[in-house]
Amino acid sequence: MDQALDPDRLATVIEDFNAVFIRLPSVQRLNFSSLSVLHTLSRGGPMRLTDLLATEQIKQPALTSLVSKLEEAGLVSRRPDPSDGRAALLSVTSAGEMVVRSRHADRVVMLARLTDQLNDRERAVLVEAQEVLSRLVAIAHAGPSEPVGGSQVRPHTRRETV
Amino acid sequence: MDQALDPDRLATVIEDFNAVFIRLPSVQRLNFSSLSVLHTLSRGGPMRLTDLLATEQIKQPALTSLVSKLEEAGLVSRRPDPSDGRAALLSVTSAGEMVVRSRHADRVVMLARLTDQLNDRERAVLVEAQEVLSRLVAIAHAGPSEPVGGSQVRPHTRRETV
DNA sequence: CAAGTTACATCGAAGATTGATATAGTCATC
DNA sequence: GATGACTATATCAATCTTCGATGTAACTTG
Repeated sequence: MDQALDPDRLATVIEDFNAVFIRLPSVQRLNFSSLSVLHTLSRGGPMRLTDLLATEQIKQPALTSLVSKLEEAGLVSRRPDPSDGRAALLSVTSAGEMVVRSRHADRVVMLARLTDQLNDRERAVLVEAQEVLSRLVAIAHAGPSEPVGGSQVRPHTRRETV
Repeated sequence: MDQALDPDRLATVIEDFNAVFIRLPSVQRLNFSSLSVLHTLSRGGPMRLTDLLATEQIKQPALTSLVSKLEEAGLVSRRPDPSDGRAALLSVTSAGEMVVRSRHADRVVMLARLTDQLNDRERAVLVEAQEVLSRLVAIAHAGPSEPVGGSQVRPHTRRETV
């Protein structure tokens, strides 16, 4: 008899998995926020500061200065938004892509090492889970609805995580 | 015919999922590092600064001052390590646990909303995937071997993530 | 074209992180 | 049970990040 899905247990497992998956040593003195911005830009393509602001959980002045630094470092480029003189379109440069790919590669190596120690059935489960996870991502992007946040303990928008 | 597991694709999917899963607005002005420390202490039970240092990717002085602040805030407590006069054992207080639980609860709500929109087969896949993920976590803790890090792009230990 | 709004930048203050170094407890060995 | 090497944590000054408040220029709408 199939067990019903328990979101609590699922969340716990993912949290624990992420404690392993996320905590890689960093690269090139880039901090969390910078890596997050590079990731978002790399996935989402050219976008404006304001669009980034929606995903990156820092305030606009911090993002402005972060982007300036990434630009100086040659990891991000700006060009004027043709359709709006106030805005700039940000995108990752190829050097920036390399940073993102490098971190991705580290994770692939780590995952490969781990999944090597699974049996075939377990690996098959992961293959199926991949598809479901990407469905979840699609669903999340489709209807962000109200953001979940700060149950009980007083929320106070700032940074992300763990 | 079953598809073979491709760690590259799996890593990508998890990265994208995490972009949704991780980026919650924060709580009580606690930043990433603080939340990470609370999470680690909550999961791992009482441990010394040095043990924390292994998972939290900040340097020791930063961790010392972070822990002092968490202590002042009543989220973490220190007691002398009976077996080593130099060390202190850190643990989360019940207030600290509440912070961890509160964030967990936010994720549970978010996951429930998302998985509600899956069909039964997809949910069944997640139920199975749970077990496999927790196997992966166990494997990771069993043999950390050499830490994966900084392929190509010059690594430079600091902070974690994305 | 005036008033309101939006996109981003700038500024000073507060916080976080770092490398270097200090302090104090432990361990091994003599 | 003193010596030296090592380990656990703390302190310090410098640097970087983030924030809230506010500015400026460009768009929009009547």
